[in-house]
Amino acid sequence: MARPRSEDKRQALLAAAVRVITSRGLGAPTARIAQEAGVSNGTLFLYFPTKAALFNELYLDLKSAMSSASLANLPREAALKLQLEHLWSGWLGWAAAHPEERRALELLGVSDDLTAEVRQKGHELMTEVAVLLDRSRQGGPLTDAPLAYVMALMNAVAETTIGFLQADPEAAADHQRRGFEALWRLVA
Amino acid sequence: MARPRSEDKRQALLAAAVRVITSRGLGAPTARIAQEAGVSNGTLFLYFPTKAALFNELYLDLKSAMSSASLANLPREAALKLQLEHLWSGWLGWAAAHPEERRALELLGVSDDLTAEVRQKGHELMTEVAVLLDRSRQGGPLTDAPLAYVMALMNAVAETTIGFLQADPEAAADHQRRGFEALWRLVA
Amino acid sequence: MARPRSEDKRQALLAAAVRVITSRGLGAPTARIAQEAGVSNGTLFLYFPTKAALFNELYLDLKSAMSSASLANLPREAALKLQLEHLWSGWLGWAAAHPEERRALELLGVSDDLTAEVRQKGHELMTEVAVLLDRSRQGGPLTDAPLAYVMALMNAVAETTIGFLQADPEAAADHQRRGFEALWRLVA
Amino acid sequence: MARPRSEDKRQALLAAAVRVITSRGLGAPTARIAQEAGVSNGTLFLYFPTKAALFNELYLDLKSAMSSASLANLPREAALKLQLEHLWSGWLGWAAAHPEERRALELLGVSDDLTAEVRQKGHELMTEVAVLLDRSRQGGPLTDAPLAYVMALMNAVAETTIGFLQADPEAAADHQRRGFEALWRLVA
DNA sequence: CATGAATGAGCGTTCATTCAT
DNA sequence: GATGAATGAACGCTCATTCAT
Repeated sequence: MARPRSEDKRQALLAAAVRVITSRGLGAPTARIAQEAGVSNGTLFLYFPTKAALFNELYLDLKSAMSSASLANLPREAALKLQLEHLWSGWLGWAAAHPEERRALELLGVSDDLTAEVRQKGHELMTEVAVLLDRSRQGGPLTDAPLAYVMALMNAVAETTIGFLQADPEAAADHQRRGFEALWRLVA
Repeated sequence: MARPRSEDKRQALLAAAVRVITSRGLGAPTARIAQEAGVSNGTLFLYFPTKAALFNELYLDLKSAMSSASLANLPREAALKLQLEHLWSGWLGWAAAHPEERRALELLGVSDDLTAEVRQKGHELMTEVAVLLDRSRQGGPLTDAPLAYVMALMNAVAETTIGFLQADPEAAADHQRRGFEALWRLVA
Repeated sequence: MARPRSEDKRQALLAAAVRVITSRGLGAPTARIAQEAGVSNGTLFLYFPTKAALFNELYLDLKSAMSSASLANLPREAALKLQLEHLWSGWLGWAAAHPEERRALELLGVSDDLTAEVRQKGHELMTEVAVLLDRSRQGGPLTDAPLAYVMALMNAVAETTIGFLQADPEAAADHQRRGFEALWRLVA
Repeated sequence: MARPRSEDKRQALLAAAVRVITSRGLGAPTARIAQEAGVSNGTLFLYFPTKAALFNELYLDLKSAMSSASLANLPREAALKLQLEHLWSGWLGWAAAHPEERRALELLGVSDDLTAEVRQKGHELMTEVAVLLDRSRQGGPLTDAPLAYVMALMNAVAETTIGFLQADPEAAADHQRRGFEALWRLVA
């Protein structure tokens, strides 16, 4: 199926989906997403074959944005701890700046209609992060654990921290620091 | 006079809900839950006024089961680390033994129709756990963090570990130990 | 089917039906009627085989009460106009004193589940009224019309008048008099 | 672009509602109305947001048709009695020609889900009729009665007459004349 | 007899998806 | 390509009626 022309509409639909998912959950009608994007309900199905397909694409979109934000300007020559801290800061910064995207990502993550394949691709988007984490844990207490487990742990600590960060923006810096130190204690 | 309302049926409905939610998600039809429980669809609404009410009750039920399993036979005179390890083991043991309940709990936890009040009651079920964790972190690096944050961290590490535990039962003991050590590094 | 014992419960159910129909319409659940009568839902079906049967019986009950009130203490030796006026006053008095019964009667009257047979019996309850009306119209402009038509006209004028009487109790006496004069102009 | 909403289907739905209401009462399923109109059940809700909304619109539709038929070709320069007789004839003629619409109107009139606002609009549709009736009763016995009461009386006589008219079409002309004379005796 | 738990057909309404324009 | 009308399966919930206690 050749991709329809307007990249603008595609993006508008994805952005609308984020807003609608945040406010109404995954059960929100596609018609509402289309409306929010300023196109007709039929048009949504011109850009995405099914609602589930839209969700899958959105998941990758958001995951990719999050990953990019984490890796932007990574000081690849600096000490590992500094690199990891930079990554941490990029990650949490993105989350703090995009609460709706974060919430949508969270909901999509547990959704039934997320394909195994897409979930896999989502992991691949984190490859570079995984590499850095892998290097960081060398010699540490989790050296022998599956890397996926260590990644999942980092993810869990990040999600938890982000939740508190968003609930109490005043103490955001404190939480960010505390979260990183906790992470560092875990791996190093 | 007249048949009394059957506690068995209540429990059958809750148990059926767990199975159906696990396999079909929260969007599963109430009719399917009733069928799975061996009663008519109308009967479900005799025991629970709405689908949401069923979900709310189920959430507390599962949370309570999980909490009980964690606290059973807690050696209250032993060293804190030992107590926490016991709790950890009870928790993960329950999760390993009840994968469907775990999955249902996870889905219910993010559900829109979970009442704030029920969420609150869910936290209260964990009070004793929180107290133990609070004592464990005294003097440690998270002494000054909000207790809720520390609880959330423990929860995140537990959930993550459980996920791997269920995916690879062979290495369950390893994961359980590694998870606990990670937790202990976080708080103590 | 032998009639169950307690005439009290029967009456309680009929009275409850009046109240419930008035406030919730004919679509009101039988369970609500039973509750209002202070018996269990099952018991209602011990006294009336179906909801429709209850409605049919109630219709006759109310029609009969209305007819009795109209005919009470009729001065059978007085002039026809006086007798008719007495009847009119009894009728409207009953309606004014029993607004709920009146409303229920009105709703039942247009209901689908009123049997033709019961409707017929309802007419028979008005036989004595019809006789008086028949004598009153002799020699008047409606002498040649079917008596049923004249009865229906009287009924229509009465219903209309009662409606206004209930809406504006202050002017009740005025309306009652005006209504009677209108009726008399119609028939005599 | 896209097919426009079809006025035909709207009308088909309203007409179908008349037929279905006549045969099954107001409790008739919306699905049946849709089927009778030759559209899918979902389509009904594209044209009317709820079943009640459909009923409200239908009520106004029918009331308006009845009013138009009554006022068509009114000889506004003729004597009042002639004008009223013309109106009477138009009214009863419409009713005789549209027995199903008449029955539907009757049922809708006592329905619970008729809005106060719509009821009010229904009265407004009869304004011109009311004006003519008001002029007719001047100097007569009902000069001092509320006009609404006089209207209601006329309506009651009309409804009653229509009932007999439909039951015995042979004698329709007789009934129509008798009914008008009765009305005239009431007001003039 | 009385109770109220149990039943299951039935209803109004929603919504992902298709298709005529 | 874009639109939005059209579709119909599906859902949560109600309620008259039956029947075990």
